[in-house]
Amino acid sequence: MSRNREVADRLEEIARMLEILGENRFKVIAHEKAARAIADLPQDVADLDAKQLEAIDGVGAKIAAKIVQYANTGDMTEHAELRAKVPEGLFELMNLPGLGPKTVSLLWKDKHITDLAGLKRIIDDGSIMDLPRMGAKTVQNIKDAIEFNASAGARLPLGVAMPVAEAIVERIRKVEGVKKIAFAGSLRRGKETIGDIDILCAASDPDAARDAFTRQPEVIKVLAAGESKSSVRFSLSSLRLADLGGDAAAVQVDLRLVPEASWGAAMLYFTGSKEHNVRLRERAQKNGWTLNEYGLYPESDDPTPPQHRGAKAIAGKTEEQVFEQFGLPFIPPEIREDRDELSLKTTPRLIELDDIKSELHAHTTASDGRLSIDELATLAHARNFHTIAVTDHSRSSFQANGLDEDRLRAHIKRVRAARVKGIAILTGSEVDILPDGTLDYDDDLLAELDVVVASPHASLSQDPKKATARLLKAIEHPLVHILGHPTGRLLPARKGLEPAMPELIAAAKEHNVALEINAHWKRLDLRDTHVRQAVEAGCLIAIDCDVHRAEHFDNLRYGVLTGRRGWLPPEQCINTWSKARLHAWLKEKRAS
DNA sequence: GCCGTTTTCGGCCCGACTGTTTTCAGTCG
Repeated sequence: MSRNREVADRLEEIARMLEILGENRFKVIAHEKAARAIADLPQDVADLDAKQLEAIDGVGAKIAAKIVQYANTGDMTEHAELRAKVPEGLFELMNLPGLGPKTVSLLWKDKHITDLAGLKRIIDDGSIMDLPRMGAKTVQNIKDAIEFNASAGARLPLGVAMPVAEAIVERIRKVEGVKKIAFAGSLRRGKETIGDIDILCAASDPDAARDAFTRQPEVIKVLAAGESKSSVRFSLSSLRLADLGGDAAAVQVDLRLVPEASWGAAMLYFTGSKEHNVRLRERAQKNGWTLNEYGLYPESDDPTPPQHRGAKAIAGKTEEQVFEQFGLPFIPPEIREDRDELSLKTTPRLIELDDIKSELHAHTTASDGRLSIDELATLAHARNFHTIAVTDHSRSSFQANGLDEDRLRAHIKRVRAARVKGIAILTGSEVDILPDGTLDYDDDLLAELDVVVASPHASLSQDPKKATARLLKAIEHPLVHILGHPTGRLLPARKGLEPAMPELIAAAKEHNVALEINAHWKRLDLRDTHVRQAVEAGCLIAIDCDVHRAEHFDNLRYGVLTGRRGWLPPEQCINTWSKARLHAWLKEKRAS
């Protein structure tokens, strides 16, 4: 199994420890950058030699040697040496918002604080105030941070953050003088989880917008309220907490007030990713320009920022304008991750919500769904889909009221008899892939179905080798069309299977099986990086909602965002195909 | 520690806000 995550974690920890020790900050950045590069690598880092490692952007001779050592021995000398010097508890202190390396280092050196308990102790006895630059407000902020961290901490799933952001945007949009407002950040990029919500606003009366923002009833604490940036802690307690998949009770929301003329530069800047922005700035420098959130300006020796000395921007009103100055096409937000997008010559045609014309993974009351066959088909038709597949659970998913063979045969008859004008209703099953890779029904029954989605549901912590063999066996099965939620992960808690993804992708391509992006925001499985690998390999992708209730159709946009993050073009997604093409493809697996 | 169409040294993205200070350090994104 890929050891990329382990290696990346160690490099990341080295960076944190160097930071606490006050080492050269560029050395810190170098380790962070290398960690990210390794985490994003499609192939297993342990399979690469030093030369191949050094070919990775951000990895030089020294870091390559550390990785090779780790791959061979399971140790990383520098990491171990630093860990001997730096107490482990300092990591949790660094994670507190507002506490950085300087303060943590000071706490450690001056007050011998090595963990959260120690920090709480010197806050309580007041001795923390002995430290330089430590006043009553700073101490209160640290106390708040500790409390916030305990109650929330975790990142918010995309499907929870998106409706919250949209609600805030619509609320502030109504404020007098607001001209433009939109969310940016990782939310706009469609990341599977969100650290905080960034909202941009251009207004003729910025004070009114800021006040409306900071005075929302859900605001627990105003963290900052300056000229251009306000930041609040926003309560989520009005949401169904059970749906949050954790105990995230609040989220940080930032409002950035920007001049209308800088809208494009600001959207670019606050959409990120950070790494994408750094690349753009480097490119600006090479061209003799400087890029900030106000615009793209000619470089100057004047230390005053260009926007303050009235310099005329080369570009900045729209994102398109800025990209154009760089000789770049418009880069869709979802792929701004510094993963080769700045080499693009034209804007790639990525999949869009309107491209989707079918739903091939849906449940009815026959198993654990809430909808009848007719209701399901009617809802699908209302979305302008030409096809809906009824794929209830198979017998081993007893917790989901899976159908045994007799019930499935009866169900097939009902599905075939169902008629909703304007939409084709297909018979199918979401058949369990048992731990050994065999399917939950016999082949003669599977052959009667129009659509077979094979998914893992149980034994989701089996070891990677077994998981790979299990899923490969399902992909190689001649009657399987779609591999459903391939890893079975659940955000944020359940890791799911960790199969060798390149092997699955190669097999799926060979056997003409589509890999599913399950659009539910708790799944998003395949995940973005896997989608990218599958797309590059020429593998087919399905984006399905795994519908159990009417509102699950609304999750489609999260699946599409994940597809876009994986650079998925519409033609590679079977749900975009015409009815004739899709049905012909489904039948291919029934012909032989 | 990494990198190079100014290439083996000398750079390395840029600005806002807070809380502490009396001009700025630390943190964040």
